[in-house]
Amino acid sequence: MDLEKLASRLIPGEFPPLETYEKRYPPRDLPANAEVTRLAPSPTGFIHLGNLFVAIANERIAHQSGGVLFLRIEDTDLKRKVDGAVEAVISALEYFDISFDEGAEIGGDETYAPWYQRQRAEIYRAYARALIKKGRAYPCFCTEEELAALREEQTANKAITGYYGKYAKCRSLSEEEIYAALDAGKPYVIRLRSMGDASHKFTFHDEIKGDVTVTENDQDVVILKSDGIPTYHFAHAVDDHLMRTTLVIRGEEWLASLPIHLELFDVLGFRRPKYGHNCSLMKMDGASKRKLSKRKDPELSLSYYRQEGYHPHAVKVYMLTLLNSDFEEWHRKFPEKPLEEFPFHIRKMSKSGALFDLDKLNDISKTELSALTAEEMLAFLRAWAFAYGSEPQRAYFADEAYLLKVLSLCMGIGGKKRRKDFVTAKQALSMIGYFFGERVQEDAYRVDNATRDAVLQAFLQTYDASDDAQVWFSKVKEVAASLGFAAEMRDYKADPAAYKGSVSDVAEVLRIAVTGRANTPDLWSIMQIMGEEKARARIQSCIGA
RNA sequence: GGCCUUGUGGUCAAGCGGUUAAGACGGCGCCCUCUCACGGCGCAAUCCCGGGUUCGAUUCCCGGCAAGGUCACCA
Repeated sequence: MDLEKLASRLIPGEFPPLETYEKRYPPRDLPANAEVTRLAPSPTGFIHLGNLFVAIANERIAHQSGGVLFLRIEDTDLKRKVDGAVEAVISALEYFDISFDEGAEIGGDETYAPWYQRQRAEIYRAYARALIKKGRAYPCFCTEEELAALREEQTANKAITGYYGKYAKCRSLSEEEIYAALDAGKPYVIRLRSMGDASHKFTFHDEIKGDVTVTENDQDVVILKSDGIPTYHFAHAVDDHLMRTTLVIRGEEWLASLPIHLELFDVLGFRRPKYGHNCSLMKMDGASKRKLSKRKDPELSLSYYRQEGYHPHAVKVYMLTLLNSDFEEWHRKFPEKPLEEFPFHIRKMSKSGALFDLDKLNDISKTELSALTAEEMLAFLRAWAFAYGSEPQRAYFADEAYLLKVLSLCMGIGGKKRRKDFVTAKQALSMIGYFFGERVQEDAYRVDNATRDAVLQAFLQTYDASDDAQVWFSKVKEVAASLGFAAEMRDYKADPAAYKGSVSDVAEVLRIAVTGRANTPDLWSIMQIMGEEKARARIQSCIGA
């Protein structure tokens, strides 16, 4: 059979010799141990935690080694394309401080462009044509129906499904048959003529999983679809070779198709990159683990964390603690060191899938938020408020000096005594709401109205905004004593029956009157910040209510 | 179902032939305290099961079991 002629017929057009591509995309001039990694999402616009997880690993390894991280868009499937997706991916990752050195819409070095696979169609076709010439690829005219029937037959016979060996009908089509089909205008795909034997196993070293046993590929996989666009497998081999990727870190779901990729690299004469397959983030669903799902789990989406007001740094810290088991200890030891200084190691990545633990994230968030400087906190809250907050919340930022005082009290900002009760910007802003606007009754009094009024009235008479905390509290104690409450907790605990309650009950009444809440930071400080006028007005308004 | 991978407290996990089997989150209790938060102290809770190998297995081997992944002209 004249393969040269067949190749030109199957993939018409003028193509430069393959060396041209090798020259156009030369090996990168990088230090010996530098790794070139990439992120290769399809443009669905949906970017999730799992993507971030892999992105952080790729980013750390590339940049830590003095290498390159690039962004390639796998848009070979038109059905997946969504407008604005690429920008969405970049912006979502940027929020978490993942920056690319080059790639789609990135700018940077364009040597290895284009970064959209659809724009590289000619390259794939050139390599596919070369494969046909070598007899390592052939046209397949099977229809979807025929393929489905094949599958059914195989399933019924308990044979392995797929297009391989004796089931690969078009593999042995004669020259006449091929040209007849072509002349009849039948659509066709180009398949790899696999030389593998599925009964042969070999061990492959995965950078994350260690040595894994894999079976040789014997599937005549499609490399060019009937529209002339490559499948993922083929594009992966061609692109990662030409873009000079050295390390492919990707989801575990790709491990099963690794043999295909390996055969493709080999038959194309490419040097294989290193691979690291990492497990997906799981979630507890009833009694069993399952992959985080786009439909069921809003927390899977990266935009969820932005909207909720999680600090990006906190999310990154959490991802890192899952990514490298000794990160947590390191970060605890050097909380002020930039994350980039952590010696990230691919070997320390877990082999098994981790459950996403919201409690842990929340704990980390609290700690990270409490470590922000006043300026950082202000900037963070403001950014959130103006993007996702309410109108009244935005108004908090009108008087920054006042806001700062509130934050310093409620979050310990600027002081040594940190408070860690806020997980997100959303929560923080809603928790300081009582300093602004009208009083909102959020918690109920636990004493009867008469007692409440008595406490409030007595306090108002003795209240003096110039009192310091000590004096202020001793006055509260006096009010307590005069109304039958124990002034000292010690006394109350010794003999609860002798009193109506304790100072704590009295303080609670005041606290609810001033803030609407039973639990707040130090009440004296709150009243100081709020100012006498407002504090008095609020207490007054509660009497007889 | 075939193939691959993984199996240490509820979760993330160190440990990889002899350990009181780290640590963190969560839970519970106590202390501090006008409430909350912070902080301090403490408690409960783990080596999937069964066989080997060995003086000795969480660690090694085999077999189960369970969980996850994958079997497209989707990535």
